[in-house]
Amino acid sequence: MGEAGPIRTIGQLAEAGGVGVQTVRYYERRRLLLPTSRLPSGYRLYGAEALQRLRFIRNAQALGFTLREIEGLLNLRVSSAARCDEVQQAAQAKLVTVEAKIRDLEALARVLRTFIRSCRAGRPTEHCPILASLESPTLESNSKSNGGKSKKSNGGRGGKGRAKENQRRHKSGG
Amino acid sequence: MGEAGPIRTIGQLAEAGGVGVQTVRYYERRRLLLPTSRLPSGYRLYGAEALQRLRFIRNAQALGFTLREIEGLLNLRVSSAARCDEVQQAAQAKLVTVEAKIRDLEALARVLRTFIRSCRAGRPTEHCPILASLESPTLESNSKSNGGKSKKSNGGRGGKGRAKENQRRHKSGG
DNA sequence: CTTGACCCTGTACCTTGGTAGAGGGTGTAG
DNA sequence: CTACACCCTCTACCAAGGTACAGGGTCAAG
Repeated sequence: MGEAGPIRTIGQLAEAGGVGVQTVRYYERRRLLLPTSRLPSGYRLYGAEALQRLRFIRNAQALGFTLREIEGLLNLRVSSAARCDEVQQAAQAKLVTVEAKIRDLEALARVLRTFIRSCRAGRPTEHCPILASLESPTLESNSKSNGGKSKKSNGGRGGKGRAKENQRRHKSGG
Repeated sequence: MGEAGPIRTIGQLAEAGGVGVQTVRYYERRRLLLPTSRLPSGYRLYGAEALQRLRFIRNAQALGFTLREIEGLLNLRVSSAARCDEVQQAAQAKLVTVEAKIRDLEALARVLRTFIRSCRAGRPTEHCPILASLESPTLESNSKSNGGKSKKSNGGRGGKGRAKENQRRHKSGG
């Protein structure tokens, strides 16, 4: 308000927001943070609201939102009033995925602890029980709750949608 | 043993391992899974140990190991005997990073829950408390334990190592 | 020999969130 | 006018773990 004025160049904005200049331009490419105006030379100028927006982006990122999701939140913010419940729902949805990820990781941690104990038990290490376990057809404790996005919306690779090269035809007893 | 024999083409191996053909070739590029032999035509052939190795890779991935780490585990496996403690240490290290990630996510979940409650409290939604919070200079609860790799080993973007374009010089009260 | 499924190599593309550099223009102090 | 920090656009690159496609060769059945 009273120390440098609200109009900043990209370098000043980046500094104030704790990001790099390239990052600000990257956000612009992603249409998350447009410059308030431009000099005739093309220099970007940012007002105080741009810094607010930049902080919004960084904070939301710290909460685990992706830039795509943040774009949605910012659009909600533009259309003001009574949209608060949508924001709340977004936060709720994010919480659900975060909790799912926590559960996955805890299941993972349990398996790892089991493995570690199986070694600590003082067996002769000639046949490492961990390495042996890793060769089993499928690992026990597959309690993946899929708390995120799957890689390809394909969902399980046994489908018929294989494009050109993937599966064999019939030769099961050749 | 009695149904198809241990020698397989890449398609059969991929099928048995639950991955795509391209993925097997990708593992080969990464030197994780070499074909047992080749036909004169260049066709890859895989023995039973290749399937074991493929399962090893997939299981270790499911435990959160990266392909790079798996490469290390596989090399340990080659040099047998008395290396079990190295495997155990790898598992232990992985457990530490998994636990750190869990802590981060739990901190995140707490913030999200706080936000969600701040809305549920029945305030007039005209000024959404979540969106307002997201505009604060820095979010509270920055207890990141950094239990993984940082993006760039840069560690804080206020350093002097900015290559060519990033920071302003002196103009703070211009 | 033809067909069709399968295989080969090589290369490009995908996602996410940026970084890095080339090549050149601008703002301003001295 | 010179210098220099800063800015511009555009393009390429990074990790990680694949996926996809082009263009062509092979295997086995019919």
